[in-house]
Amino acid sequence: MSSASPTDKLPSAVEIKQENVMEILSEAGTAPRERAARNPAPPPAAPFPMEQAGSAAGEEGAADQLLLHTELLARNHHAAAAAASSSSPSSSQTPLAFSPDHVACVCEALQQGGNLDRLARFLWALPQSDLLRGNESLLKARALVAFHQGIYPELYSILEGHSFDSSNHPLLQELWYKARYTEAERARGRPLGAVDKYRLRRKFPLPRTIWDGEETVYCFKEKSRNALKELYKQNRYPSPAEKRNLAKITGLSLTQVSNWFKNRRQRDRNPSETQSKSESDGNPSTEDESSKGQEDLSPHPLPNSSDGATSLSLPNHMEPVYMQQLGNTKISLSSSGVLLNGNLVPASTSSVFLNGSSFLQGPNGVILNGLNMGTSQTVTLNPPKTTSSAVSNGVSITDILVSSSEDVKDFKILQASVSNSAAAPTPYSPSNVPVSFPGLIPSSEVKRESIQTVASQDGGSVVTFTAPVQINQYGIVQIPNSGTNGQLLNGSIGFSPLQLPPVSVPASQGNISINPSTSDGGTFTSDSSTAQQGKVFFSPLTPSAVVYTVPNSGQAIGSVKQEGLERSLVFSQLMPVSQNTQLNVNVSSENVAGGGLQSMASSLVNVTPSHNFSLAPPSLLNATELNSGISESQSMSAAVTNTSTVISISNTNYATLQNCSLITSQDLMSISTAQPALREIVSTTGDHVSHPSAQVHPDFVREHRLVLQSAPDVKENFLSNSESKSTSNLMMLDTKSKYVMSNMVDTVCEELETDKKELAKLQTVQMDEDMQDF
DNA sequence: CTCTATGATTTGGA
DNA sequence: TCCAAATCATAGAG
Repeated sequence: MSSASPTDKLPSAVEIKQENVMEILSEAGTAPRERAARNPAPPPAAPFPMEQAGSAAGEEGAADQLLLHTELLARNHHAAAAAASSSSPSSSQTPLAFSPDHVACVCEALQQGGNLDRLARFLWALPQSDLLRGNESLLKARALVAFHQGIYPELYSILEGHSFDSSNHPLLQELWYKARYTEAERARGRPLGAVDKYRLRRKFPLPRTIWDGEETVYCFKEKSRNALKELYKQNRYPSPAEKRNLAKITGLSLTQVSNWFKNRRQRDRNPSETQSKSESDGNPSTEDESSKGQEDLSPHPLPNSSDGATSLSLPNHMEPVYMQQLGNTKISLSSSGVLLNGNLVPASTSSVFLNGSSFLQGPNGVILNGLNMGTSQTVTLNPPKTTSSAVSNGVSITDILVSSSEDVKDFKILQASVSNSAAAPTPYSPSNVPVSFPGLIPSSEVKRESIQTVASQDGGSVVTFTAPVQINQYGIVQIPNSGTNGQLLNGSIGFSPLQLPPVSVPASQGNISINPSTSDGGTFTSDSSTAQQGKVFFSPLTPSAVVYTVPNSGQAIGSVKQEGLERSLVFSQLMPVSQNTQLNVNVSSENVAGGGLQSMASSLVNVTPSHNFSLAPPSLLNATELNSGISESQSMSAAVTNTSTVISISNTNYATLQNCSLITSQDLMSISTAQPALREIVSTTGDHVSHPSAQVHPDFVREHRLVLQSAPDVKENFLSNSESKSTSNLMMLDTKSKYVMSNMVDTVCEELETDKKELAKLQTVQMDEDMQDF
């Protein structure tokens, strides 16, 4: 944190700003363009728009005039001016009726110039109405003045009461802390030590209005650190281009990136030096990360946790397994198999997978995607105490979808113990279940502080995933779960070591293989291991989202084909994906189909740009059942029995597999959709099925087919099915969409389907686009 | 206060 | 210029 720390950069920026200010204040008559030419590149952090200076020739002059007038008033008629302003909100009567822009301009100029006394006078002279306008420059100026004058309560009030632009955060954060320090020093009568300051920082955390919520450790944000680790795992010696790219991604300087790698390499080479790392294998970084994750993974529902920071803890009796954190994800697992970054931990019963940006959840397993979750989210899972074997596990969390919204601070999911679930499942408590998620599992308890965005379904079938999974670093795999019938996805999911391609190489591929085994009718047991029969591969995608549905009527699924790139999705039963994507899924639906799984055994697979999934259910459908429709490299065929499979792929999307449809390994789905694919899909189907909406269609809810829902305040696009005609569920999101839920109508699917097989249920969720950044 | 983790710096070599 | 190694400085935790 030293030379490269942002704070160190401030002085220079201030100096530059000062130049502007001085010019502004002294050159009222100078042509703006001339000034602009002399200061071609004002610091971005300085909200002193060039347009303001250059748009109107007289603007600066007017602003300056305003300043002079107000100061004059402040000096000579301060009392009168103040009285007039406060008493008469309409300052229009005065000759100082300038626009808020003018006022903001002056504020910026003065505060950038460091002339706080003058700024204070200026503010003092402003009419009350102007002060109440909420202009950020004005607010910042008021905060500065309040700090300068030692009126800390007002400072805190300002900082807490308004959401400031991130560009102002460093300054305001400094004000916040300094004010706290100063207050404490005054109260104590002696200077504060480092520890005292540290305690104050802990005691008075930054308000979210001036903090993006992302926690930093040793100056680097966790997100940045994760990105560095990711690349480091791939390449200990990144090229300059990679470093630059990483610097851009992380927001760090090139030097910082280089230093980080340098230190990392050094410390990996000398484990004994400073590290207690137990690097036994050749990849110290992995263990290091996991060990580090352990610290962070302890369940701690921090209210203040930040964006994308997900804490997941699964209290259990077994030793917790920690995974590498990616994307600020924190996980504490116990008892179930866990897939660590690069290391596969055999999962016996339940499993949780955290991939930095992935969210994967099975009945007993959960994968959180830390990156796209948006705001901080804490997930706490209390897994069943008993090993989940088939039916007994009836309670499982099918899906947890956390919509990222800025307001979401954390949410916890408590999974009730499953042991007794079969006999007496936990009563469904509406209160815990977001209305928007009809299919929540009764036994699961969801707690959220703000927005509830968790959906879970009661499993209607048991599905076991035992195959190794390789996920792209930012891929998302989600295995929602089973239907509502009491059967559940037993989720033991084993993932092979994750292979995370370098960030810079989006095209890298990962593999995910899931081998569900069947136990007795209609259920998969986690125990049974089966050979992979099918595989699903998702090749890297362009940032387009793809959704395809597989009919779930217990019949073989027809092939899905993508016909046009642009249209991108024309499938018989599915939806497309992006161009380079190949999907090969083999899921035996027999089991699932069996006992009334009709509800929704579902699994979600979320794949980000370069992921390969291989799903191999123990039993496969006959090849005959499989639809042979494989067109060139871009075709997908899947056979599905009575279950449906939904997969959506995009850079930021996840694929959802419901009801474990069967897809043969031969089947290849490759979608060459351009990025607009998702929008295409949405647009094409939107008329029938979905449209942006803040709520799930009632019918949809009624059917309980909805698995996911976006948070109420999702700012971006929200798609939900508007027409509840379809029997299948379809969700589509575009890159901007945070969540999409929709019930796809059969009709819609039919349109898409060439085979006209039965419809499927679709779920798609899209995560934030920030994945794409990585 | 000590200890650890971690970012930055310095020095020397290729 | 980049790297390795040694070292310094500091934050955070106990």
